[in-house]
Amino acid sequence: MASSKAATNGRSPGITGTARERARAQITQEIKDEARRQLAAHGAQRLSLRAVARELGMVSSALYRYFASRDELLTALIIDAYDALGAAAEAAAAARPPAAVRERWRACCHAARDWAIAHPHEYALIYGSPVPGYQAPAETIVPAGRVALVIGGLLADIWRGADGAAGPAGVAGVTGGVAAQERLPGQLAEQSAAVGAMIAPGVPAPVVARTMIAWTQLFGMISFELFGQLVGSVDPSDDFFGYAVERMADLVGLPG
Amino acid sequence: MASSKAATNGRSPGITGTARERARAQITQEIKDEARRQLAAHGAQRLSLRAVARELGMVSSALYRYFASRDELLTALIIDAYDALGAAAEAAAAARPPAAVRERWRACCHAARDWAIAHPHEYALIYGSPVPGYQAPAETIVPAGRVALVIGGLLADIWRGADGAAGPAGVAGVTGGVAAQERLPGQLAEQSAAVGAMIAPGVPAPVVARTMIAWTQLFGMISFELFGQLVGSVDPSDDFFGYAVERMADLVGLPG
DNA sequence: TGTACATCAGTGAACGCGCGTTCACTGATGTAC
DNA sequence: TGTACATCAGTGAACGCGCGTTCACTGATGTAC
Repeated sequence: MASSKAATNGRSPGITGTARERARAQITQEIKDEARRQLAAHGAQRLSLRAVARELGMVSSALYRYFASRDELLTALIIDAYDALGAAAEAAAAARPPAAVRERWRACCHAARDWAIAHPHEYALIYGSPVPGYQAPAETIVPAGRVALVIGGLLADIWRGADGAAGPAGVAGVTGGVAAQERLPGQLAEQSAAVGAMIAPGVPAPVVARTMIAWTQLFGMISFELFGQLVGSVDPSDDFFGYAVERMADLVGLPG
Repeated sequence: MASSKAATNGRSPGITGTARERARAQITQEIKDEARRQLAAHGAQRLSLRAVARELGMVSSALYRYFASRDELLTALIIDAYDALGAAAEAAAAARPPAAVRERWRACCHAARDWAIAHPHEYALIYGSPVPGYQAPAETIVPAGRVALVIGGLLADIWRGADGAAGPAGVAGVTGGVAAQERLPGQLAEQSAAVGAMIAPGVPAPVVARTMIAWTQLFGMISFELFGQLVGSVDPSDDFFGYAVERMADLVGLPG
């Protein structure tokens, strides 16, 4: 950003910068790390610039060299959280054979849950109640979509190659085939088609609609577990989660 | 609506009490109303005793005659919110014929969503990320279970009278009948049986497990909608919500 | 090559704010006899 | 019935706290010539 003027002037571009630039990147990282630590300890509302600075041995006003405001720091944490969660889901899905679609779905779901359990306050930051007075800027949109993209991707893999007919492997032809014929109510038909075009091209709208159910179910369950709503019913909820993941796979019509 | 409860709230034995007792009940109610107003305007974290007192033309210390602390006021709001949501769901379900189970499920879901949309901050208070440092006391448990009880109740109505066989009307015998035979993984079998015993006696554990999926789906969807996660995909989400409610009814095996 | 200047990180003090909670008090309402 | 006492709502001042943000500054790092 501000470094563009200095760095482009003949110095080694790219990986390393000037000492100043490297120091800046490192301290920016340290600020975010400490902020995350406080997030984990006390939650988003108790996150304060002063406390972060104090813990880093700096004076509070020094942070303003790195983040223009508390909200900007929050935004950075939100983007990092979406990215970390997205990366976990992507890695889990990518670690399975492309054809094992149901297994990829399972892996994606469990990766999301595991990440959320390991980082409950970061999860709450992105999937909990919105912080009043804070408006998420546009930069968060892309990272926020990564998990949905993973799910859309594995869905698209089923339908890839089959134009008018049902998906390959004959399995999607059973449940998914029925779903593909389904008539969606009202605006949902258009909306599903639009979402499908963005994240799962080639997939019939009804299947996309069912996938969105599975998607809200996934995060609904994780939120319920993390926010304490399952205490007293299905707690621990590992088996319930696994069961729900299978039922959602059925609902969408994933082979396996 | 809540005014009727104010009378029973105090320790007055009959409908009326002394002037003092009636004044106390009324002012307690006014404090909660103003607190709710601030909740709606600025969210839970910005809710402050001082601001409530200021708005009521009282001095902040006067509130301590009614609530021992900020947390106690929060608890009262939480209980009221659970009760209001629960009452809405109960009324909606009760307004349909007992035999129209699927219709009662629909009504319950839509009532919950409508209430949440009408009271987003109160909804966030009970289903959003927990307030750090605040521990919900035991008094919240019963009101928190009212919606689940409604759902459990309509489920139990299907299986009522049929001991070993599938439910009546021959409809649950199709989907629900299959589900009833299902083998649940790990702890989920016990957990579902225990939950069933509490809120839906007579209902097979696998059906209870599927109902819990529907239950988390219901609130997961509402949260996603309210917390802005559906913006850009299914927004407005009325039709998506309605569609998901039907798919969940199918999953559980509700007749209709 | 060295020197003069520009950029930038970090300091320390200050501003103005709102918060939860405590405490001794006043005056009105309720109660016992 | 009236009177003496107890209970209780509400007051106003104060305590101690932490916050986000601004601003003029110092000294180190980087750059142009």
